[in-house]
Order: sequence, then C-alpha cells, then structure tokens
Amino acid sequence: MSSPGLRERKKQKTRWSIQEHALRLFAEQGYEATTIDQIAAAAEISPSTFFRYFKTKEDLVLEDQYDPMIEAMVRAAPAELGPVAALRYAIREGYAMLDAAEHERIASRVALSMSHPSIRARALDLFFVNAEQLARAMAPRLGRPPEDLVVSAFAGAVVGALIVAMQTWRAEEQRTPFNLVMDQALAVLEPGPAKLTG
Amino acid sequence: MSSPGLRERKKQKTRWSIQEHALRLFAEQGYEATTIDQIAAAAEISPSTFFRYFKTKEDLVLEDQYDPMIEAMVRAAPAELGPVAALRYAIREGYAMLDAAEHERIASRVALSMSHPSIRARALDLFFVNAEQLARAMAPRLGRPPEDLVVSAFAGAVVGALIVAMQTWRAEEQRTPFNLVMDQALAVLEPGPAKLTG
Amino acid sequence: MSSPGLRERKKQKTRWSIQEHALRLFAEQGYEATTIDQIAAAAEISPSTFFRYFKTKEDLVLEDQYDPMIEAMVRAAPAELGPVAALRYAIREGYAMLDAAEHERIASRVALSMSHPSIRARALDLFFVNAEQLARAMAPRLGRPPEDLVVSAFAGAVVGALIVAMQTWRAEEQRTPFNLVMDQALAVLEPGPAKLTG
Amino acid sequence: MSSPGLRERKKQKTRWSIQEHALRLFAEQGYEATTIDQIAAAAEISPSTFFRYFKTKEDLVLEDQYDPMIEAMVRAAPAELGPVAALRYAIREGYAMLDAAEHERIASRVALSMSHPSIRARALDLFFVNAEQLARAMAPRLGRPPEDLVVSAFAGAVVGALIVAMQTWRAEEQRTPFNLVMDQALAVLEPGPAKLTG
DNA sequence: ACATGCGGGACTGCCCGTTCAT
DNA sequence: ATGAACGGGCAGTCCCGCATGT
Repeated sequence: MSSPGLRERKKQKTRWSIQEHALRLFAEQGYEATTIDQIAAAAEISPSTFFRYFKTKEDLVLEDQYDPMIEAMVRAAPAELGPVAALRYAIREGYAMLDAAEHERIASRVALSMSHPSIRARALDLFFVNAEQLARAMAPRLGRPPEDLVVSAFAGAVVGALIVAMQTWRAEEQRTPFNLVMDQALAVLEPGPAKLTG
Repeated sequence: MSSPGLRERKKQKTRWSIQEHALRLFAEQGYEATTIDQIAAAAEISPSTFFRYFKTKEDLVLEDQYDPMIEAMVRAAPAELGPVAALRYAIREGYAMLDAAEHERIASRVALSMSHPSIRARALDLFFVNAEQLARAMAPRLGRPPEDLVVSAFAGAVVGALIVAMQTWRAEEQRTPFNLVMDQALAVLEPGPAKLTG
Repeated sequence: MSSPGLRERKKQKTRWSIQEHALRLFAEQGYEATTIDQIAAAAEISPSTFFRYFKTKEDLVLEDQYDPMIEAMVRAAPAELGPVAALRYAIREGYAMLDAAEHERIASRVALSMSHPSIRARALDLFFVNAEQLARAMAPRLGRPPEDLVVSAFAGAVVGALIVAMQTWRAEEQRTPFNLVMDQALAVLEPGPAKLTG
Repeated sequence: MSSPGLRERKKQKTRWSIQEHALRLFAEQGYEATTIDQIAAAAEISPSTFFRYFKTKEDLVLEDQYDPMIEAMVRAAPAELGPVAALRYAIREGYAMLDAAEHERIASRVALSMSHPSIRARALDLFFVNAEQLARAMAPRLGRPPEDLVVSAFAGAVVGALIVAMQTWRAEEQRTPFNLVMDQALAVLEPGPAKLTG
C-alpha cells in the first residue's frame, strides 16, 4: 500500500511535461509545423525518449482519461433512467465535477483532435473502441447482453451522434458550450433502439 | 459530347493497375509489409508517380464509388418511408443491382479497411464526411433543414451504427452476409430521432 | 574443486532459456522480424538484461562450443595423417560422438547462420578467427611454424572450402547429410599446400 | 547511344562526393565515431538522401569495381595455365594496369575493410558471393561444371587463402606490397584440387 | 506535361552507459 | 552490490511533398 514509488512519479512528471510543451507548441505553430524534435527539445529529453512515452505524435492529443469515468457514472446513474438518459446524466455530472480550467483544456483538446485529418481519423477510431465499453455500460438498461447487435449498434449510434456533435461544435467555432451540444445530440436518440425480436 | 479522350483513359488504366497490384500485394504480404516502392515496381511506375494517382497509401483501399449511389437511392425511395426505412430500402435495392463478384469485392474491401488501424481510422473519417450527404438526403423525410442538429446528429448515429455493424461482421469472420448485418443494425434505429422542439 | 555454485548455474539456465526462446521465435517469425524485446518478454527478463547475456542479437545464433573440440581432435589424430586428413578424421570422430538430437541442433544452427546476411557475415568473420587456431593445430603436420604464410593461408583455404560447403549444403536444402558435404569439400584440398621455398 | 544525361552524371558525382567525404572522415575520426549525419553534412546532402546512394554505412567501404575485371582476366589468361596460375596472372596484370594513386586507394580500402569488425564481416560475406563468379571463371581449366563441389569448394579455398593474406598483410602494417602477399598466398594452392572421382 | 530525384520528418530497432531499487 | 529500468544515440525504413530536369 505504498505510494507509487519515486520512479513512477518521475515518469508521470516527464510524461506530463512532454504533453504540456507539445500542446503549447501546437497552439503556437500548428500541429503539422511542430516536429517531434522541437517537442523533445522543449521538454529537454532526447527525441528517441519521446517515443518511450508516446507511441505516435497523435497520441499526444488523444490520451483521454475520462472515458472510464463516464462508463462508471453511466452504471451509477439512477436505475429508472433509460440508456440515453443515463449517459446524459453521466456527462452532466462528470462535467460539473471539473473546474473551468479543466473544461478549457478538454475543449481545446477536442478542437485540436477534430481539426487535423490525421488526428481526427485516429480519434474516431478510438471512439469506436470505446463504444464497446459504452455498450457494456448500457446493456443492463436495455435488458440484453452487451454483444447483442441491438446494444452494440445502438452504442455505435450514440458515439456517431456525439462525433457529429463535436464536429458541429467545432465548425461553429465553439459558440455554444461544449457540454450543451453533446447533450442536445444525445437528446436526438432518446427514443432508444427498436424493440426487436431477434 | 465526346468520349473521355485517350489520355484520360490511359490514366484510368494506370490507376486501375496500381490498385489491382496493391490489393494483391496486400493480400499476399499484409498491408504494413507492403511498401509503396513494391507497389510501384509491380505496376511498373516510379514510386513518386504513385502519388499522382493516390495521395496516400490508405486511399488505395478507401476509394468508394457507391456512396453517391446510395444517396440518390435514398432520395428516390417511396415517399411514405421514414428516414431509416428509406436508407434500408436504398441499400437493399443497390446491393441487389450488383453481381456476386462485385459483392465479393465490396466485402473484401470492407474487411481490409476495418482490419488495419491506420486504414480503419481513415475509413471512419471518410464515413463521417459522407454523413453530411446522408443528412441532406434524409432531411426531407424529417421535415427539417439538413443543418439542424437533429438531422445531422441522427445521420451521425446512423453512420455510427453501420460502422459497428461492419466491425461486428468482420469480427465474426463474415459468417452472415454483409448486407444483412447492415440492415439489422439499421433496424435498431427505426424509432428515428426524438421530435425535439429546438 | 567445488561445483559451479548456485548463482553460476542459474545464470547458465537463464542463458539457455533466452537462446531457446530466441531460436524458436526466429523459426516462427524470421530473424529480422523478431525483436530483442520479444525475446526478452518470452524469456521473462527485462530487455536490458538480455545484453548481460548476449552482446548482440547475432550472438544468439553464433555461440559455438565445438571449435576447441575440433582443434583438440586434430592434434590427437594419428601422426601419419596429413593436415587435411587429420581434420577430416577429427570432424568424423567428433560428429560420431554426438547424438541425433545434437546433429539436428547443429544443422538448424548452421542453416540459420547462413540464411541471414547479417548473421552470415558475422559467422564468416568468426570462422576466420578460428582459422588461426586451425593453423596452429595443422602446423606440426606441415613442418612449419604456425605464422608461416604457407600454414595460415592453407588454413584459410580450408576454412574457405568449408564455408562454401555449408552454403552449398544449405542451398540444396540439406538433402545430403551435413558432415558428408563437409568431408567432400575437404577432400578437394587433400593435395595440401605447395612446398614453397620461402 | 546518347551520353548518360545530365541527371545521371550528377548522380555519379554525388555518389563519388559522398564516398570521398566519408573516407576522409573515417580516416580523421575513425569509422565508428563518424555518423551518417556528419557525412551527409560534409557532402551537403540530407541524411535520408545518403541512403539513396548507399544502403548501409558499410557499403561506403565495400564498393568494389574490380571483381568483374579480375574474372574477365582469368578467362583471358593463357590457356596452358592452371586455375591458380591463371588467377595469379590476372591479379598481376590487373594490378599493373592501375597507377600508384589507385594502388594507394585500394590499399587503404582493404585496410579499412579489414580493420573494423562490422565492415570486415560484410566484406567476407561479399568475397564469398564473388567466389561463385570465380568458380565459373576457373571451371573450364578444371574440366568440370562450375556447380561441381570440386570447383566451388576450391574457389572457396582460394578466397579463404586470399582473406587470410589480406588480414596478415594488415596485421604486419602493410610492410610488404599488397599484391605480393596476395600472390604468395595463392602460390600455396598451386597443387590445385584433388582429382576426385565423384 | 510528366516523371524523377531529393529533402525531410515520423517512426523503429539495436545497443550502451548510468541511475536507481532491492 | 546485483540487476532492472531508464535515457540517449544512431542506423535504417518508409511515406510523402516539392523542386528539378526531360
């Protein structure tokens, strides 16, 4: 039950430092224009060390620690809520728990990840990997196993709607608050999946 | 209105040749293991000429001529059908118009595009670009403008469901016919979007 | 006086384990495609520990404990035999002392070490290092000091003939027994070196 | 039969320039200590362009244009000469055709290629690739097909003797002229291969 | 106009020296 | 004090855009 150990903490610090410098440089010069060598120089590590911490340049943007949190909150949502309502609840509550600085951070992360084709592509891929977890979290509320196509396809639909919401939000230059757009997009799916007999 | 001209036809032939050789090599050695130099050598062009025909290696797999067709058929579907039903109709009819060889070709293309992370990522990105067209095609049946979040988010949801369907189909090693899985996934969204007052 | 000690034995075991896993992985995925990290993972050691046991990846294949044995047997061969005959005798006798499993092991080792350019190169280098020992072992039968160019060049010639034999054997997909090919190649040099007056 | 074209000539010049700078840097700082980046900088090309001209760093040292020459001269040697005598003749004549500067160049090339383990290893490998051509050139004088083990093993023996000669020559710090040592080593093999009945 | 060559940047893998933990 | 982890450096490969020559 000891603390993570000195080594582990130092690693986390380095990781964090790389990411901070990278995001700053991306903001300053653009994503493409920033090379890994520059990031490494800024973070005072060797370029090859960079790849110990992030497998690709894109990963700098795509690390997301919130997904498991959301999943947990969906499960913890009031039992009488349907799958979509539960997810909306989870996002609302989760978002409220973070401070303004963190909201800012998320917003810029999302904006960046939607802006550049190569990052966007990987981001979408990641979302659909997470769709599986979402399916597992929603399955009980649909009374079906998570592998059932009704559940997984519906989870995919939810993810699809959210992606469009993020793209819309970005295209509108983030006029509306991020969480609101997400919520509205989810509202569209409130009718839930068809009650199939399969 | 004259025929496309000799030069244009030669270009199409080269393009086709590149793609054929590439897909064969992908099948033989895997996607990653196949280099553009190998493809170029097989197609008897110089490596740099490759990029005149395909901007990236991934595009070799992702060319899809069917999307505009689907869109047209959604518009042409019987007026009494809802948005999802119209799309299912379009896919069913479109699929029936193609011969078995072409079905085969599509299936292997889809399987390949889902199999490798880097292609998959770009494929997903493409799907969401197409989501916009789908939104336009479905908008009339929802009685709302295509930019309305209800329409675009729902189109995104449809695309999301289809993506999961394709992944499932691939994960199951294509036991079920491709079109059937797609149809089942769409059935899940038959309830349509919520009638929001926004 | 005492047995090698527990620590030493454990080291040998680890060494052996690494090599076994490595050769298996080489056979499964090819030499190039196998990374040291994979080998380390399979042998359940850390990648850096690998280098405590083998200085380079190539050494995994090139460890050969038989060379000193051969040298000793050349010296021990009947005095009336010429240098080449003595070596053939040594190889014949040495080979006969090993069981079939060991023959198998040697054969696959040799095949692997000839197959890949980078290993082959190092293997050849090693052979010529051993040529010096061979020269020392053959010198008495030539009535000249081992540093004499007649002796050393002839030893080099012997090694060269053996190398070609190994490559031929491998190219023929090991149809003929390994030791036979070696013996035939040596037979070619039975006339021995010219009796120079230098 | 037009002239090689500007492009081609420029390529040759670049290739030559890279090699010159590299050999100079090797002489100044040693082989290991010289990085490809330094060579590229000296030759005023980008590091990646380096690899268009030389696949590996070792190739900088190992390019040898003389081997085909030797082979031709072996074939052209007087018919009454045996295989070894013909080769000695070819080397003697070939060497005489080059000027002192070129002798110097060859000598330093050989010295360098024997000095460093990784280059030496690759050099030896190259020699045995060339052994096949030597076998073809010597075959007529042995009255046997080039694939015959007698021929190929003897060619290997010749190569082996030459390798030892080069190493000896280098170890003695090049006291004796290069071509003389080679000739002496070959003299050792004048008896030729055994007349086997196989 | 069109192919080719070159630059450059991402990324991988090998290997070594040093630092840290047990 | 032994052994693992870590950082760094370098060779090498591949993709791809831009300049250059044919």
